[in-house]
Amino acid sequence: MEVIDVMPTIRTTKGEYIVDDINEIDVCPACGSTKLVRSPERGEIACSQCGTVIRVKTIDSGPEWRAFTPEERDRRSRVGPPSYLSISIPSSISAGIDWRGKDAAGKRLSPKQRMEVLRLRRWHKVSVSSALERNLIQAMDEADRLASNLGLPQTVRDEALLIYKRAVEKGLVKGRSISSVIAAALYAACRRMRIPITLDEFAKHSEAGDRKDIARCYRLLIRDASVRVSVADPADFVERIMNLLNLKPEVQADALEIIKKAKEKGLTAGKDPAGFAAAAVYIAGLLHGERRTQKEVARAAQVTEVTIRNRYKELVWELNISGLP
DNA sequence: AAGACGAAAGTGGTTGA
DNA sequence: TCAACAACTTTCGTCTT
Repeated sequence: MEVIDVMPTIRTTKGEYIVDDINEIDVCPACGSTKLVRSPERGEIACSQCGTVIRVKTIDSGPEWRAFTPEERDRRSRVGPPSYLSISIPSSISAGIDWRGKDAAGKRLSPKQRMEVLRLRRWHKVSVSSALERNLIQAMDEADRLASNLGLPQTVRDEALLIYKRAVEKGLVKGRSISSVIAAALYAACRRMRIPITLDEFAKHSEAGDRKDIARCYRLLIRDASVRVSVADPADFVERIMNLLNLKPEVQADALEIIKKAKEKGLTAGKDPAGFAAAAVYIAGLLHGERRTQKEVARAAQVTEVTIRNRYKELVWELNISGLP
């Protein structure tokens, strides 16, 4: 794990810093911005510019959230299928691929949208009475909790909040659990910002816990709240897989090229993007003599070896790829 | 012995009647 | 709501390195 000492903060994982005293922090240790969103009750500060999260070292408040995170983080970093977002990224390549940053996020909130979010967040500080406001505050808390567990940047939470508010206004939340809808809103926000993450990861960490439920709410948001998202792109998954397998940048370029050609041929329609990305990385690896076993790639992409084999066969056949060992 | 391959059966989601 | 369907997973036997 990459640990960089930047007194008085300690960088732990990507986009996260641990500090002794949260009150001493007034600039973001990652980007230097002074636009910090404070959440003292959580012992956490988030940078509204780059999404970096700054936490206090001591664990003494917010029991459910705190008890959950370190354990979960520990578990995920040692055993079981890897969760891309929780793992550290090799320092050699981390500089250029910060998906939490503004470039990878694709787009920023407009000033008007940002004002809206700040206004919503201010409700935390004043006493409120309307059902709508209480609902939104609860949603906000769950969004923050979930986003923290998944390591999602501030911009995604804010976007999700706006999506959620639209859903409430359209009456879509009635009869559904807040946690399912907010999880769906976060997922939609991720998709809009092209952050490659699967619904399963949300299901694992959401209070709702039910993948089906979240998926249903997600479809509802797309259809009835007219949230526009792009189709999941295999290319977005390539980077995640590459990072886990420690492959050379040339391999990534080739994998992306393969995916590009596959898309042009219309091979990707209806297929799991992670499976395609996995096969492309596998093939590109072989072409560069950077062999990784199907098992390794499958693990990194969270698909099975069989799926990789199927995509592999299709790609090699349809794109006439030669030069394989 | 480990990896690759492929067949067969099972699972969960989508679609259309 | 139900059945058909495509994609994916699991499991397992066999071949290859």
